[in-house]
Order: sequence, then structure tokens, then C-alpha cells
Amino acid sequence: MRLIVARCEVSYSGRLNAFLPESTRLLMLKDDGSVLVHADAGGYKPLNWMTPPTVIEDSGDLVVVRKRAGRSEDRLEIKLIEVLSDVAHDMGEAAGLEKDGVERDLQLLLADDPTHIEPDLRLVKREWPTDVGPVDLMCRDAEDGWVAVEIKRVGTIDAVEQLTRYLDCIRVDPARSACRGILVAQQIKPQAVALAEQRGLAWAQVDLDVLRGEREPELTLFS
Amino acid sequence: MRLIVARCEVSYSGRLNAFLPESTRLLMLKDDGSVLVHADAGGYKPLNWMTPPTVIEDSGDLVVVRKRAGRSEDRLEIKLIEVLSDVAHDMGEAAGLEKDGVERDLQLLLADDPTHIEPDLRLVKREWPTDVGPVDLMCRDAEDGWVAVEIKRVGTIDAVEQLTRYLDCIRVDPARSACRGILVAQQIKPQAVALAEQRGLAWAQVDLDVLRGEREPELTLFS
DNA sequence: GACTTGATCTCGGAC
DNA sequence: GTCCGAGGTCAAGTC
Repeated sequence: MRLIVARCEVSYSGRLNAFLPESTRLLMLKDDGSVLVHADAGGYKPLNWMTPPTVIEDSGDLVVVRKRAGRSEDRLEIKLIEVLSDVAHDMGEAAGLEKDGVERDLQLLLADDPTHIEPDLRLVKREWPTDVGPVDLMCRDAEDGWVAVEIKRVGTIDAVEQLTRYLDCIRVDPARSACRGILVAQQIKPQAVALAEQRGLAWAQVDLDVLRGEREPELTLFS
Repeated sequence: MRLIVARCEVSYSGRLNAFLPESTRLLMLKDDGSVLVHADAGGYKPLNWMTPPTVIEDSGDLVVVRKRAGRSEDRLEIKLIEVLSDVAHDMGEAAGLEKDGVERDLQLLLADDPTHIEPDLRLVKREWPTDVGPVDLMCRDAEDGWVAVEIKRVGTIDAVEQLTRYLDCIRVDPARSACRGILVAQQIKPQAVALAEQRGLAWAQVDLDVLRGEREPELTLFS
């Protein structure tokens, strides 16, 4: 990784056009071809960047990063006005990131025990296919009725729309014309609750710690 | 900005839990409290990070970044095993980024001349308010009929849902019960086209260069 | 403060 | 290759 601290001007043209007037910034040139331009503020995002694969030309006072993007070309041009520092570091092998607690974990835990959604609910299939995409869980309830479950970490209006599209598709089959829908999430927005109830969909909040048996359950089914 | 290159282990707990085993990485500590952990590959995204406001404790071999997040706390813990470099740079004043070609530019160009969407279309109001948010353009067509236009850079299924919600709201008023809807975008995904046509919505692709009069127009209205 | 929406979204997976 | 959905989305604007 090469790290350059420099006063510079940056211009980007590609999916849009952008220009950064002269200021001091950090240029990060990664081994895989990534180029990032960071200011000393502004958090997570680089001001400008280019993801691999790239071609980098460095003529000393001008760094040009190019990339083929469809028929056109993305181009990042960095004019170096004063270089304050320019160092390279060998970082060796990368090591993988392990994550836990994403939507997939939630789905697996609920597939393993759907009664956390509703008493007596039984899993028929995870990732049940429809013409408009897979339903997270397809289940049967205490009366053997079909139940489609959409799982989110955060339940928004979009999740309700998504579940609605699935149900429109599922109910075309006469055998499942009475299929119910439940939106399950760790957190559900009030507007999503309102839209779900308006459409006759149930919803349930679940707690990751409860699913893992690390905390007492609470009854959370509504509508 | 403080830049540390070090062999380190990183663990994050907050919205999820994540762990990075020992490897050499770049730690970026920005002046505004941002902390980013970058590998020498992997493009745009830091492996781990924390956005401001943060509290940073540095005991020499352990950097702890904390943040209040609702009732709970986000915590980023960086265990320094071997520090290869540790430098600070004063970056001075930041300078603003100028962008051109985002959705807003598209909206302004189309507001200025809606006939690029459909012949004889006339603008009534940009950002026409409804109960569920503002419609990008409200227009009248050749027969004086109402037309709601939703503008995107990329037209997805979500854009069709959004336009549908607006129309549900607009058509409640008997004077606008026959209001048509058009999705306009630089690029429209096949599923969005399918859903739009299924719902009786029109769609049109537009070209930014054509809107700016820098290229020949092509007829692009369908459905 | 919560909520909504855009983004050069990025990134990964499936087809 | 394209398309689609998730993201610790982030970040800006509005209410």
C-alpha cells in the first residue's frame, strides 16, 4: 500500500462528473488497484475513489487512474501540487473478516425454530422460490394453513411491499390462495406496521439474544 | 490525521459482532473522530470503522473507540501487536466537493423540458406534494390529463413501488382519478419494466447528453 | 429527534 | 456477464 499526503486537485469523470479544489488530502493506493482520496474529516467515505480493476499512471505531478466501464471510461485525475509524504508499506497476507448477527443468522435461527414467530408454526422450506424471488420462510400454522415469512433486521415499508409481491404470486395457486404473510424483524418502523396492518399482514419483532436462548422470551405477535 | 500501519487484531461489537484476526493493516484516525481500518485490498470499504462522534482511548498497545448508539454502545477494539509506522499530518482546511450528473440534475433538466419524456407534456409543478412524499414532476399531457413522473438515475422495482404509492394517493382526488404515471430513468431494469407494465404505468429512458442538447435524441417512450 | 431517500452507493451471490 | 438484495449501509435533507 502506498500512502501519499499531498496538496492536490482531484477530478472524476464517469458515472458523473466531480471536482475537488486544492487542499491537503490522503491518497491511498492499494495493492489490488483501489485508489481512495480521503480528507481529514467526513467519516467513512472517501471523497473520490476508484475500485479495481484499474490502470494507474503516475508521472510525478499527475496521477491518472483509469477503468473501463462498459463502452465508456471512468477516469480519476489527481494533480499533485505539493507532496508532504509518500511512503509504501508491505502488508503481506490479508486475513478474513468474521461477521455474526446479520440477516442470514436471523433467518437460520428462525428456520430452526419458527415458534419464535408464532406458536405451532412449522417450517416447510427456507428460500421458497416464487416468480418474483424467494420467500425467506414458507411455513404451516396450527390449522395447517400456509404462512409466508419475510425476515429483515429492520422492517421498513419496502419489506411490506416485498412480502406483498410474494403473496400476490403465491396466492395465484388455488392450494395456497389463503396463504398468510408475516413480517419478522428485530426492529419494525411504525409506517411499516401501519402498511402491514392495512394489508392484513401480521408482523412480529424478535430478539437475537432470545433466539439464541440467552434471554427470556416475550410475546411479540400482533395484528 | 493520524496514520498507523500495524499488525493488529480488531473486534467490533454493536449492531453486529465482527472479528479480524491478526494481520497488517492501515489505521486511519481522522480529526473529526472517524476511525477506519483498511487492508491493502478490498477497494472502497474499510474492514472496520466507526463514524463520529466517537471517544478514542489509546493505551499504546490497545486502541478503543466507543460511541453511544441508542441505549447500547458501539465498541471498536484494536489490539496493536507490532507498530510499523505511526505518523500524524495536519491537513488544514477542507475544500468542498462539486458534483454534476446526479438525480437532481436530471430532475431539473426534465422539469425544464418535459417533452423529452413525452411529446406535448407540460410541467405543472416540480416536487408536487402528496401525503406519502413529493412526486418529482406533476404534468399535463396533450389532452390535459394529469401525469405523475418519477425520476431515477437507475429505475428499479422500488421506483415502481414508489410511483404506485404516489398514484394511490393522487387518484383519491376525483379531479385526478385518471392520473397516469411515468417512470423516467437513464437506465431501467427488466424487472422494473415488467412490474410497471403489469401496473399500467408507462416508462421512458432518457440520456443526459441528449437532455443537455449535446447529442441527437431518440424516441424512447414505451408501454 | 425520527424518518425518508439518494448513492460514482459497495459487495456478494445466483443465474 | 447481468440482475437482485443486503448493508454495522452512509449521509443529507425534511418534518
